[in-house]
Amino acid sequence: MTDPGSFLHRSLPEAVYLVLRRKILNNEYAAGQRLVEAPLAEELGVSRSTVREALRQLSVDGLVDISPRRHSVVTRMSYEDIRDACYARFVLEAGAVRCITGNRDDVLGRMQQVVDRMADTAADGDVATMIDLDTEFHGCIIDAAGKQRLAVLWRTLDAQMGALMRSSIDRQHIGLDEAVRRHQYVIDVFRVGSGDEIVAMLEDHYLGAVDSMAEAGVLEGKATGT
Amino acid sequence: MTDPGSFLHRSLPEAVYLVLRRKILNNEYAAGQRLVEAPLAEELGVSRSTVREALRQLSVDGLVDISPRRHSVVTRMSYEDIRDACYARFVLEAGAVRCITGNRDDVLGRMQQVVDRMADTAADGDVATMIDLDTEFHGCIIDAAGKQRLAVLWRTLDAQMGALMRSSIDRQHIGLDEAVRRHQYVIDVFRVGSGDEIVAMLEDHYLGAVDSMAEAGVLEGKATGT
DNA sequence: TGAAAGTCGGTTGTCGACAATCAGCCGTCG
DNA sequence: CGACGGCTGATTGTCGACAACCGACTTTCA
Repeated sequence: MTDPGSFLHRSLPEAVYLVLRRKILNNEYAAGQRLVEAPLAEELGVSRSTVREALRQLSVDGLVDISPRRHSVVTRMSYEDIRDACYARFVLEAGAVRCITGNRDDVLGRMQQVVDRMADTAADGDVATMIDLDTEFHGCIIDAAGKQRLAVLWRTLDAQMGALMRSSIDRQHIGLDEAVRRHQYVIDVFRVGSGDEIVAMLEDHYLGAVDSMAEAGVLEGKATGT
Repeated sequence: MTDPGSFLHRSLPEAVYLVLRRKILNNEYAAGQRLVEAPLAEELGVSRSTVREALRQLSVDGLVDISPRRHSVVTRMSYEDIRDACYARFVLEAGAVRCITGNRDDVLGRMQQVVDRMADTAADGDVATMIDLDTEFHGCIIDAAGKQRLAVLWRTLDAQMGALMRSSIDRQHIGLDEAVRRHQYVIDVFRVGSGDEIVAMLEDHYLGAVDSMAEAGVLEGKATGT
């Protein structure tokens, strides 16, 4: 049962939003799946208006596509979309790095802690948690910059990327140990590199990720041989 | 009269959104002004639900603050907010510049056309149009990068900055001729500069603008002597 | 006189009903 | 046999009503 009331929330639409969001991010609702207001409302025990508002919010997050006068669907991202979002995320993060001028020890410590947890998670093969840790890892950098607006934009993009990664893991396992190594490398460069070196490294980190997904045949429109 | 039907639109909420947006951007609704659903609905001849949805959209754009169980208000931005938004806009634009690898003549030509129009507009003292042209000018750069996602994020921020600038012009005239010169300078650097030089110039261009606004006493919380 | 409790107006939250519209199907016609 | 046009079921669009809630004002009591 997915009772919205079981979620801590400030409003009913937000509770519904959280329920639906979780289902999309966990790939219970696959990309392209129809989301019809009335059935969802009945299932969740709320009115259509409430579901409607939740869907609008999901649309803002880019998780749902709403076509006027047509049912909504879980967003299906093309290879171009993914690459664009990935690049935008990189740009924002690079902008954050430029702002971190003072002592980096604090943020480096937090990042190292996350990577340590990543190592444990990789051993368990827990891909979903791994994705959460990736968000947390990069969130350290974003937050250290102290730019609120930058952070909001970044998190929006991150949620969308997370949705994609989650939908990909059902089809193809990504090497978790390799992911841990890549993040450790980020820390290493972050510790000793210049600003430009860090930015270049981040670009590799981001675009390398999306390219490896593309090679694995995860992304539509760029799968090998299509 | 502000009849939503007089706007080209796909849906009623969008029409209402456009009406309210225009009023906010034109500073007919000042920062901090209450936006109550029922009166707006009656004034526009639509139902509260429709106004409600429009307000939600405006909230996404950052033009309206919605507090649960309280009336909405036109967003009042602090100095920190402005600086953050300005920086985020710069970061996105710098990210776009990095993507413009090929022939720059096309985009430079478009930018020059805009600056020429700016010169005419400055002569007329038409500040509102000037702000639109500023959007168009920088939009040339963003669009030239061909990164859809980047462009969407940038335009959202730009709308908010535009709102601020519009609200500022009532209190303090900014030198329009100076604005024309600054944009011409952008083109000049863009034509001959390296990537890094262009980015550095853009940072000056953006942060210089917000700082001059701050000096003019336009921004709350950083006004001289407040 | 001060604070706490009660009351009231204003505003948003939530809902179900009805209207409008679209896609797909089916029948008809060229 | 293909294309056009109307029909129909499904889905969203729009609306007004009622409920819940918040803040401010008033009243009361120590």
